[in-house]
Amino acid sequence: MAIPRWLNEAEMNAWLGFITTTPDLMNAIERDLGVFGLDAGDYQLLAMLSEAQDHQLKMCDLADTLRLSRSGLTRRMDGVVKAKYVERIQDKDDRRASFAHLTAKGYEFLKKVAPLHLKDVRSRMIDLLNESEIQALGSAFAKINAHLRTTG
Amino acid sequence: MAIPRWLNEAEMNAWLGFITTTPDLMNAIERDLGVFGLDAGDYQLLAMLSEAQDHQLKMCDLADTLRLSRSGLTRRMDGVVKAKYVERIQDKDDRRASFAHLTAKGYEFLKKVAPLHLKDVRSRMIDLLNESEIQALGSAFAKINAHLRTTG
DNA sequence: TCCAAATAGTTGCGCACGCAACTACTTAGG
DNA sequence: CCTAAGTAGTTGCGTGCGCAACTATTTGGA
Repeated sequence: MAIPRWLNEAEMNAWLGFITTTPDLMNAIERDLGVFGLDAGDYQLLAMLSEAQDHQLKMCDLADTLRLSRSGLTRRMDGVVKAKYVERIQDKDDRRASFAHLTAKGYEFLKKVAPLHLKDVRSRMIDLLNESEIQALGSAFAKINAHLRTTG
Repeated sequence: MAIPRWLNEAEMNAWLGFITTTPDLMNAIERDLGVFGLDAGDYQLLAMLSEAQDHQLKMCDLADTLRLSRSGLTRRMDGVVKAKYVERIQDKDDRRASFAHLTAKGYEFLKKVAPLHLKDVRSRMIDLLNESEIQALGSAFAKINAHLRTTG
């Protein structure tokens, strides 16, 4: 096991910037959403459903896209179901399964919140960056993600 | 409140890549560290102390750099103190304050683990990227961080 | 000098999460 | 068929975290 090369200055900036700034950025965006009584997890859940066919997704698929465990999704659903933003619907074909379905109330709510959330994402990240940085972030995370898919 | 511009394709790639890949990447690196009985928080704590003057930092400064609340740091300290990697030292000048001090055992342990952690960071992120992507990540997070410092 | 305000650290509490175990149902192989 | 293995979702439990409240100490005016 050879000692790997240490990080040079640019690599260190990239790595340290990433791990120190990411939590701060996420917390800031989470606080922005808090005004509407939502946290980032709730928002992501509603956003995923709004983009899905018929505004609904199988629970297991939703859990995967949200990077949540099955139990984590069950509990998170409890919150948005209680708020009447989402309802659970039994799958007619597979009685084990159920769908998370965005209600009309949930959709109206999301249509109100989404532009404000987008504004926060722009002001806190996207609009601060030039075109080549945007491009580089996209390709960098695509590469990292692809590597994670092959190695676990 | 005008509706802000929606994200174009490159912006969407950057944003979605960031929010979906980051948790997966962090989880993977966390699993890598788990082999040594450490989680990412413990590692960061030891790493910060190893780079500090006299291998020690005031608790409140350490909490800030680790992005932890005071109570969060208190609890995290409990773990590494029990493992004898860190010890609490009373500040002689300010009897409210105390230092977290990396023990010899903790330093030896970190010297063993750091190269392996670095190898994981390289293979999961840094070595996947070309020079301009590294550069862009560094400058992008520096800009985001600077903006967070001014706006909160 | 003295007391109010600020600061360092800890503790009680609640929340979100993952893991493991469980129930209920579906699917595959004999 | 019928049973074993697999899959969907929920629940119990433990963990790590932040917030608020608390103690102890320091600091900054009147």
